[in-house]
Amino acid sequence: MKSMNVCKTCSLSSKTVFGSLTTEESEQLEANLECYEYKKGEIIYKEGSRITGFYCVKKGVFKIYKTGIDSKPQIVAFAQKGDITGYRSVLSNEPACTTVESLEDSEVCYIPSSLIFEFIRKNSNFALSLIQLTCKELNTANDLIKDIAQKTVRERLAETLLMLDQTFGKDEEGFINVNLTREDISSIIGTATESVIRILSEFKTDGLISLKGKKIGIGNYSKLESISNSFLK
Amino acid sequence: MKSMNVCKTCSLSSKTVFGSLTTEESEQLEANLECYEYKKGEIIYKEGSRITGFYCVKKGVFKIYKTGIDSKPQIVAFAQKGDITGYRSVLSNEPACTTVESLEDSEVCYIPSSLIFEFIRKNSNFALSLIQLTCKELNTANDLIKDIAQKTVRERLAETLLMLDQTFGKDEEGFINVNLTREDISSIIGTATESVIRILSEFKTDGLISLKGKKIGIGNYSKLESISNSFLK
DNA sequence: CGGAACTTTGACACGTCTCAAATGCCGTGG
DNA sequence: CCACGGCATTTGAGACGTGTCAAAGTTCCG
Repeated sequence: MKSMNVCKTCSLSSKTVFGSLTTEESEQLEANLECYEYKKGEIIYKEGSRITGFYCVKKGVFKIYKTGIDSKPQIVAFAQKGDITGYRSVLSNEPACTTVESLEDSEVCYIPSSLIFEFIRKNSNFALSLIQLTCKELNTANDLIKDIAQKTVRERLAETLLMLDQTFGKDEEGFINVNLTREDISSIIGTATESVIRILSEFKTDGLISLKGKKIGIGNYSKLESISNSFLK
Repeated sequence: MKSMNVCKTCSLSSKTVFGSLTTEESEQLEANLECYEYKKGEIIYKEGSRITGFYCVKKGVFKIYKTGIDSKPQIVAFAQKGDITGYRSVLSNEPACTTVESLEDSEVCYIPSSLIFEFIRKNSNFALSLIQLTCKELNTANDLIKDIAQKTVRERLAETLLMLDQTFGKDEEGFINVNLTREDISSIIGTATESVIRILSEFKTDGLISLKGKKIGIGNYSKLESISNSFLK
């Protein structure tokens, strides 16, 4: 599944921290990239394994999760085009604390850690970008803690639907453009799969969303927002 | 409450990121520090406010929380001697995402952000230390997400007691050395105060802990660990 | 010593989980 | 291209954990 095509996505994307690199550094990055393809359901790396570089998503979507009680996964984030994963473990030099698995056929670029550390040493803007990236994720994580701890399953589901809609956009038919099972959704929220299904049915009955197979389309944003914020309680 | 005594705690403590500074930089740090005192219950900064520097705890304990539904606080971390708070907002140049409040009479050093950014620019080791600090916290936060989402209140309380014991140690009588109300504990776990009280009573009845006023002492570590990990389920 | 804040206990309602079974969907192989 | 098997989804019933409200008891601090 390895292909040695050079990838310009990473170094050129202003979304990634690599936007802080100088021209020479970008060229150096290009020269040291390795691209890989992953079929749906394949795993880049598992929790506990040693990883030796960053993975920058070129195409597709990945779910990032920790394994909890009874091997039940807890999804803590997603990664799609332009997102980087694996950086936490590389930078803190610890085993991977999450598992990364593709939700569809995907491609990623691998950037060896030696190169990353060289950039950090030489380019303080790059270091600062990395710092800001982790700080942003830290804040997101803290918000999630608050939400999970204080909101009901119903509220969290409403919020999660809005988050998914915003993160992945819509397909031609207006459905959220990501391929998640009901079980995946329950792993985001931290609840039973059946609870997700039941509340989704309610939302549909109330005209808030439309369902077609496993696809979900949001019909009434403001009401979902109200529910997610508990204004209706 | 401001006192201009220079503080050696920050720059000398190997626990903090300031351990990565050179000798000259440490001196520069010392020269620019400002120390403040906070009485029990006082607030360093509130969620949403602009903060202009790091706060390094010299003495005492602070709770760090986000305000959620119905103004209910959600504690996401603590800070005690050698810990730094405020860095996330400073580094990502955003308003504070948490409120920091002292649990006892405390002292902190304030380090202006201009100095921090100068150190980042000049000293890649310092930048790397900061990166690793945020990465570590990010992992902690992700673990917390998994725990809150998947564990019962009972399990989380057991886990929280062990965490508090490890974080704050014991006083002369063997009780956990931190001054938390039952409500504070419920704000860590994300549950009702009454639930905390009820389960604490059970734990006491089962001989796992001892209670004296609001103080809590752990008697049976291994059993609490079992409960927190759901091995007994 | 008094009052406010905190802790404790009880009763009850409700949300959510678990278990079970039926149905629907989809990819694989014949 | 269809049939099959397996996996995902859906629905129902019942049990259990947890939240809410109320009231009494206790501790802490001025």
